[in-house]
Amino acid sequence: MIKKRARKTEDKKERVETILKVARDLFIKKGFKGTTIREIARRAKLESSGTLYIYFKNKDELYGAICEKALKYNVDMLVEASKSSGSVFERLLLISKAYVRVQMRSESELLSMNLNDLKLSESIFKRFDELDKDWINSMSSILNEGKKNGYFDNELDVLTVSISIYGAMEGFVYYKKFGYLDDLNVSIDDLVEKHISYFLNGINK
Amino acid sequence: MIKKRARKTEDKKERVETILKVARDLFIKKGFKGTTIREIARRAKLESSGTLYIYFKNKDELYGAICEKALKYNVDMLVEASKSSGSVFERLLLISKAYVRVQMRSESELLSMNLNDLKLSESIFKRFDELDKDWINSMSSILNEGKKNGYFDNELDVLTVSISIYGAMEGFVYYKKFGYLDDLNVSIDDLVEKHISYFLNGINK
Amino acid sequence: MIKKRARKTEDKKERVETILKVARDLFIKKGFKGTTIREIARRAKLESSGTLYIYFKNKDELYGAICEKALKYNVDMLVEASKSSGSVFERLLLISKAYVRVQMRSESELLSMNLNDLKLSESIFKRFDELDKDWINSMSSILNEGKKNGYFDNELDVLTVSISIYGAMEGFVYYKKFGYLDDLNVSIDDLVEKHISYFLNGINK
Amino acid sequence: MIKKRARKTEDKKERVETILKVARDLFIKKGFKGTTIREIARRAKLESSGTLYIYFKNKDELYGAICEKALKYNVDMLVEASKSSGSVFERLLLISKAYVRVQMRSESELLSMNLNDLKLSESIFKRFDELDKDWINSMSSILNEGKKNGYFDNELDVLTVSISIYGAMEGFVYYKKFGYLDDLNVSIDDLVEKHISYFLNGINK
DNA sequence: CATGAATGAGGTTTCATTCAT
DNA sequence: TATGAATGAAACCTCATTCAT
Repeated sequence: MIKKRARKTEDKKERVETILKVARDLFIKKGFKGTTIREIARRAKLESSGTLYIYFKNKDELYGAICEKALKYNVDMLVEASKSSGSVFERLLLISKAYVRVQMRSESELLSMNLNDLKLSESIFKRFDELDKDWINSMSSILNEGKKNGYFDNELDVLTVSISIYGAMEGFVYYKKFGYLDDLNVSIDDLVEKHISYFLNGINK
Repeated sequence: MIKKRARKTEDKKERVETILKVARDLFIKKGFKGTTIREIARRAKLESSGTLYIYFKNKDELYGAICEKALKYNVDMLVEASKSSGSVFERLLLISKAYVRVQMRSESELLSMNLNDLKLSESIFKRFDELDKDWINSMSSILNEGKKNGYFDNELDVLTVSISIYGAMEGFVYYKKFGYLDDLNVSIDDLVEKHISYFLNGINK
Repeated sequence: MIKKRARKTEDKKERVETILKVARDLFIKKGFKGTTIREIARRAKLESSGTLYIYFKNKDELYGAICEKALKYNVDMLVEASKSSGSVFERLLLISKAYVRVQMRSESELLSMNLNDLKLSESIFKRFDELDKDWINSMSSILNEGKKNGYFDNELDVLTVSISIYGAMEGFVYYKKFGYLDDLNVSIDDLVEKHISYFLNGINK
Repeated sequence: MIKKRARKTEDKKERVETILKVARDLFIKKGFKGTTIREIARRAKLESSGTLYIYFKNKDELYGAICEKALKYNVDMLVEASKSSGSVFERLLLISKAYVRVQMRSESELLSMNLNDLKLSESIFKRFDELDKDWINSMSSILNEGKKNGYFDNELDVLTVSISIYGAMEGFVYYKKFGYLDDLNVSIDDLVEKHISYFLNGINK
């Protein structure tokens, strides 16, 4: 017996999106090996797991497609955040929040998983690595401007400070994701703002 | 006779340790599902994967045993770091470094992996959650002492600052593990020290 | 109107022919199980594999249709070759070559494949078996005539000789198909002629 | 539940042999794709098809192992047949019969199947091709000796004759395998002897 | 008629676990 | 205790076939 069939082009796109979303959630929650095609199919309301193979060649490529999406979002956010204007504090806050937003979309994790065995085009990993450096450069340039304008000491190690800030953001996100912040009744936005504020205060001349 | 028995017990302990170590490495690298009993056995120089079942009831319990070890190490480090004396800066640095050391021993990850399907005694997760709070409390008490001694403003939100610092540490460890720090030629110890130093500077009265 | 209909029928016939040809080639090259409906459809320039089911009830029947065609060609060639006239040598050569021509059209293989699981009407296999006997009879009657005319010894076992000749033809075809003859720079026509010539020489009184 | 286990080394070898035999028969009968691991396992009295993978890495390698065996048998028979002595007729008969015996062991077919998709070491196919040429050379040298001794005309095309004889043998085997000879009450040995005898007679000076 | 997305049965393969030795 | 062959459940994936459009 054959039931429910998507027919219009609309449906097809929708289905792909549903699968991507469902799969993303599962991959994040259970890892690549821990996630089964059957469960993805079931949650995406596919009658049969064979259906999934209409849309994605195999599990590896499905994973890859999700990574691509994550990468794109990451790039977009960086580009937008880089266009910011305002005071050094405002700009640092903005880029930090953008970074937090990206990391909160847990797909980012997918890219840092151990994927050695995956037959994905290596390029995606390279692109991801480079992107990370772009974020750091973007923040560094804000800090350098601050230096020029006399806000920071000339001796300030801009690179280390950038990593220091991003590292902190990374950690906040981690805490948020695992529910610690909720347990402790601390909002992540508050945390970010206070942190940046204290930190800037600490590196100000 | 007695010696022989003692010898055997020794061997057994050694074997268990080898298995735990090998399994830990694999679980960290490949995840729970991605790691096979066969590979653990092979790397632990067991002739057969059947042998592993003499020492551990099943894969879940092996995983649990590793988590227990991680937990114990974590507790030990906290206890030791809590005994510290010296200036507020010195004590904050010390506890932060201890935290970093714990997180660097990647087993910690094992405890934050998604193990919903694992039939591990829940208790271990509870104990882990509580331990996290103990770390925060331990740092908070240092900060509170600083407050009392007039180093920090009375308005300072001690809890948020604690999380802020630990979050940053978490992030640094993450960066270290994925090789970013190496790529950028930044040492983690340096990063920690500078970060704590700037941050304290920022929250000082 | 009528023209249009005729046109369509023409198209249909064409399509059926294309499918049969494409499918035949694939079945020969990859076997029944090794050939997919999708590939047949793709090579036959059908938009979809569903379309194929308009023309053939299922894979089995498509296979059956190809066998039928092979059978018909086989019968036709036998009928034509049987009408031959000339010397015994000429007639033997002619029928042998006809047999070779039939076997070279690889469809014949399709009929000797193991199709136990195929739900083809048994009749086709029976008809094929009988046809084989017809070929033998046809050659036997030529040989018998030779006997009557005093070319061969009365003791000559006509049946065995027939099989002997056909068997040799079968083998030549096999060698040709797998490229051995090409490797050795031997033409199949030459081989057939020389073989028949030597063999006749051997059985002549 | 776990049942019946082979334990001794004897058993293991036996099991491999059983699997090879059963698989060979099925591959010959149904082709590579048409044969399922499950059926091989069932016929080899394995409780589970997983068991087969203890002995063979996968379907391809199982197929390869069978081909290797066929190749070895083929080589052995050729070597033995080449050592023959006696009259030209006797030696031709002997080598022809050896060839028939090899081809009757149907594994030979396995090597001429379309295996493009198989991930087997190409070498086996090359070795098989060369072996074929060795058979031809071996027969050619007998014929050449006959020439030297004045049995055959100097003009005799030794290569073509060799192929002619082998081709015939190939055909006889084919007829035998598909039951035609049985239907016609003709023994293959008889057929071979008569054929060689007639043929030699035909090419004698 | 034609399409092609959907289905589901069935194939290959892996792997945790058991248990006879 | 130690072994490792055996098991079977379950994973991924393919493909003949159907049927809404």
